[in-house]
Amino acid sequence: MTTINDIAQMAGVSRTTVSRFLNSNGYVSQEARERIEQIISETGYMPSQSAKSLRTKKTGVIGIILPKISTETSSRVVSGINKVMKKKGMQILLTDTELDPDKEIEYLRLLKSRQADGIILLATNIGERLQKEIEALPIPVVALGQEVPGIPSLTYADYDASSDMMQLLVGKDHKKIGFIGVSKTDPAVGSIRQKAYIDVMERQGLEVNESWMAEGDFSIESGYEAMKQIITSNRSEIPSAVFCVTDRMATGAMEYLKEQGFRVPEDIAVAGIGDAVMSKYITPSLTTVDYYNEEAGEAIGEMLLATMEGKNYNKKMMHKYRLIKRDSV
Amino acid sequence: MTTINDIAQMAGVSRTTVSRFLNSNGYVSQEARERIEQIISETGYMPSQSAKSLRTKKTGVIGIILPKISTETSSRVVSGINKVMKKKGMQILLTDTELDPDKEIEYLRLLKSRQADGIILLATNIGERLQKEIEALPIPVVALGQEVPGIPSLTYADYDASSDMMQLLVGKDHKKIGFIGVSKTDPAVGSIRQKAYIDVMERQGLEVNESWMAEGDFSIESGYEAMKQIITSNRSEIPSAVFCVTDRMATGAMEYLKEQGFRVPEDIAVAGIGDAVMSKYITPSLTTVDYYNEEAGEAIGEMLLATMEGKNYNKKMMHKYRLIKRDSV
DNA sequence: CAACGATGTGTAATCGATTACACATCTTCT
DNA sequence: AGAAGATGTGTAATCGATTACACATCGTTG
Repeated sequence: MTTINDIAQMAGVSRTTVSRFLNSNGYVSQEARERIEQIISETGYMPSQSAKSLRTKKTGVIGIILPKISTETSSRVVSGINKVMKKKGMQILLTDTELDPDKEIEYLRLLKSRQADGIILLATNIGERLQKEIEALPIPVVALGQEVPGIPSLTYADYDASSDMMQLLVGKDHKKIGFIGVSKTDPAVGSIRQKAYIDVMERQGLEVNESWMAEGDFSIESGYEAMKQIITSNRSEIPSAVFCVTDRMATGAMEYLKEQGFRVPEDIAVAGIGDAVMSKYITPSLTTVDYYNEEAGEAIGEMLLATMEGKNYNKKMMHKYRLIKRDSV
Repeated sequence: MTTINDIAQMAGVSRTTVSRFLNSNGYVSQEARERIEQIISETGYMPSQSAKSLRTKKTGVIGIILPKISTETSSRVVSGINKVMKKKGMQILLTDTELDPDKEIEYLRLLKSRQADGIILLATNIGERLQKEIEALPIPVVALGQEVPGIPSLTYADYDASSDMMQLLVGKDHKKIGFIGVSKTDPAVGSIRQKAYIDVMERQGLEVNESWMAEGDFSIESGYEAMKQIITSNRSEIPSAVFCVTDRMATGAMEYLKEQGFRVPEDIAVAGIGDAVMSKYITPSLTTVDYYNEEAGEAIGEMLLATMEGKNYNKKMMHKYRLIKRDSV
């Protein structure tokens, strides 16, 4: 590999001058400039980032800690983050916790040792250990999707969105509304969305029937199973609508209903959250909430950038959303 | 930031000993070992990767060059790659060319300057400049999805898969088969799949009607428009089946057909390639080809790893696929 | 014309790790 | 007992960049 020393020698200048040329700071004569330029293009020389980072403490890399890589939400968010990082010439280092909370800490450390300039955390479980770890980290960290005490975060309006969706159902005169959620260990998706469901039911004086509530694990299949459980557990009294906390589970739920000969939305209405691409194309098309994930990615990227620059940024923000009314309700 | 020197001092040993402890090579007494361990856990010290890489020329990072980040195929592939890299403690640096061929070269250089230990290229256009660049690169490069001369690559069996699909259509007695493709500048998706279409048509003695062929840009909407063009260009003679080179475009195409009151597959059959998740859940469910993207990601990851270790690896491979027969044909 | 700022360049220290080499001590074997 | 090997540790060079500092030259200004 050619180094800055090689270039300097070939161009007949000192490496200081080459460095100045590369970083366009300090003075470099037209003459030297041309010779260096020439040599560099001939050799295809690229400065070593390791050496540079060692000296400057800047790597030009930010880390993203994802719960799961191959998910529609993740890829939209990453795409948004990438969009703003690209403008700043920053690269993205991806890590994937596979929903294992210990890994979040592990990756936080790893990103520290790699001297990431910043970290974006899409966490699912925020424990005390995690918080301690983040506090001790000499690197700016921001969080998307869940509120993490002490650091800037951008969250989705889970409570409001879920309430709105429930209101929509209630507005269509549904009284018996079922619920398909996920484990409460996930604060945003598992806990808040369920709370909104229960609150709206109670506020409306509607009965929250335990047998109309089921839990899935985000997968389409689990939505199918959850719906099956709801329908079969109490044949005599089934809900007239079911609110699912994700589009994927809603899709599975609808599959089961269609299979069993129920008409959606006439017999049972189904609603989801997340606006997966497929939601528009399944039959009936799914009523859902768009969280603008890509824009949220851009926004959290900007927040990280601002935090890295030491700007006093608005610490806690909530991202916009919109209800998409389609045919399943 | 604490450095190895700080640790050494606090533990009362030389930094050499600390380094030996960290890398578990050379001898370190039980006593020293314990003191060092103690100090490290107290301080939360993590060795600087930049310094380490500068010395060892290994970064533990591989780069992936993607045409587009937020795509189902990409995220599946990345997930597969991640799976094998994780086992080796390797991290992934993501770059996204946004389908711009110049960026492929730019990112190749960038990954070189970041001293990536290896590169996985999911290219779309392989020009001569790109090839030259790769040859000159002192880093192992492998390609997925398109064949790149001179480097190990894993390709999808585009020709065979497309032929099989066409055979399926022909076997169902379709004589007038349309085609929705993409620009031929994309060798695999644009060129090879179309060639398979034309070859099968000709081999079967079927007429290739230009007005039954249209071109999209991978998007669902473009599939819709392409189908519209096919139907409206020649009302008197429309195809009885249409082969689409991607599931997304097939989905758009079906949307148009359903909107216009055509029955799928009775009036017009539709087939796609790629097995998007949604394909199973739209109505009618889409007949398509599964390319096992995640496994392909694992495979290309293994190939890169092997190449990095200098193993004499089987240079050109083709990944398996399977036809999924569903209701749209 | 003396002084000063702008321009252009080089010397050498530094960042935080790894590692070749040297040296000391302790075991073990013949 | 003496040699050979195993064990344990430290010294110092090195990786490839950046940058403070020093110095030289040149044009301009009062």
